[in-house]
Amino acid sequence: MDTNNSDWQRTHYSSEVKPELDGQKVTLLGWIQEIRDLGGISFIILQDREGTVQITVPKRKVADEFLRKVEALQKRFSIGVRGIVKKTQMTPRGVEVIPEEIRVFSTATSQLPIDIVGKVHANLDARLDARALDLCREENIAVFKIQHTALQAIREFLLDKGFIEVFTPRIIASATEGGAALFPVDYFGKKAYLAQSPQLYKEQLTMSLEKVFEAGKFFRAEESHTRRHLNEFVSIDIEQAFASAKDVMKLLEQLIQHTCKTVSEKCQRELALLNHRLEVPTLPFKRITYDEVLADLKREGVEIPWGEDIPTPAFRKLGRIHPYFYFIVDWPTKSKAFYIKPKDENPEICEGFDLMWSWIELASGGTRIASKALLIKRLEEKGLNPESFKHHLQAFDYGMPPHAGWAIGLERLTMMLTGKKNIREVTLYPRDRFRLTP
RNA sequence: GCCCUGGUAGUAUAGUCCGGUCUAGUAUCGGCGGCUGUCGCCCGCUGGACCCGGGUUCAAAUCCCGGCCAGGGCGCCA
Repeated sequence: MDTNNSDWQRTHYSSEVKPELDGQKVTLLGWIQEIRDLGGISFIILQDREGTVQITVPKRKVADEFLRKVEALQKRFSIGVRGIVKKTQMTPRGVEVIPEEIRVFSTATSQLPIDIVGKVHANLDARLDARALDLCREENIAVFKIQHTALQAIREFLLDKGFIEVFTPRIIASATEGGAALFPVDYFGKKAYLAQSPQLYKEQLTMSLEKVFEAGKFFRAEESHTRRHLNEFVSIDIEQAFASAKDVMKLLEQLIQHTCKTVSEKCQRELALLNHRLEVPTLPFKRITYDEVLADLKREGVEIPWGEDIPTPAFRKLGRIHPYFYFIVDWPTKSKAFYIKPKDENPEICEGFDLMWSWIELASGGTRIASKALLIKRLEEKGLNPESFKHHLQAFDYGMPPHAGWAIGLERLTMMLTGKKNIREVTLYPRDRFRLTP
């Protein structure tokens, strides 16, 4: 065993080994995905982050010592291979590598907990129990490369539009925002909580940095048991000074289009591997009012009293009518958070919106209240105590600009981009009501 | 938290309805052996399982009760 590779630098990733390199010496580092030993000849599939390449060992032509080393190899051994690239008609990729030297960096147990080549597909629960190994499967590497590409595209887009990336606290003092339950933590003997959203902080930042965004983990202590909820998730939040819901909705749909376009261009191999066709949406997205939603649902035989939230089965029906992206606007004020601005001409409805993808809520946002008096009124109407918000309210004494923003769930976006139906599939180490490990 | 369905080798499943040749089948996987062009390699041998606890019965993987766990759905999710 060779426990370090300091004198061996990788010259190529597997995907870079091409027929044009015929005759050239390469150094490859990675893992054994599969071995097919035919007796006189052995085929080793070497996997790295970028794909796989075949290492071909003609056993009768190699030295005994080298042969013994090859015979001892097993699936998932971490190895280095130094050898000569050979152009060939006999592999799907048109190349193979004839090894001259092999180093074993690390071994693996012979009986793996899940099949990594996809012959017998393990259930999600078994896969999550062996997540480190599960993530080695090419399908999972594809999922997380797509997520990475999407996040890069989003950053690029927002930076280009003049947004400044910020970091707000994850540990907060007050649990009085209402709504979602918070996880308590002990903060030097004081009671504190894990943040459920950067909402109040990002609003305050519009009076200094004007246009901000944050991509970060947030926590909700809800006992949800669905395919689209996690207790720890990534939220991409923006907030913009001197802007309204209309402005940030435009920004959001452009960002979605840009992200889909970038992923469909840069991740063709990954999308093909996942057998997923990603459509780049055309703009603008449909804007459907809450009243229109109720009317759509009524035609489907579902009657919802005005002002009520839309239950999940109704959203599913709605998703069948509007199968792709659409906004729902003009929500009843009472169904949205206290900081969403009621319409001036009709305070019963508000300037909040949801971005839907079929039946799933991808993002939500709106124009925020910039008036301290109105915000206090709304807090009271929601049964919240303005005293608990005094630090936030104080910001409104120093020139809070009109502002608007939204938050999009990165995992839900990734589900859309990859075609995965369970949010746990697109989360490296998911945390849900029943899973705290690994 | 509620409802439905399920829990059988490392993994994925058959068997369960209707209890008894089930000594629990198959695939994949692991081990051993053979094989020079595989790419779901092939062939032979071999290893490995009825979630836990209680009950019914001559007899339980199979029926009943409780627990735990999982999948789906609902609720919750400013």
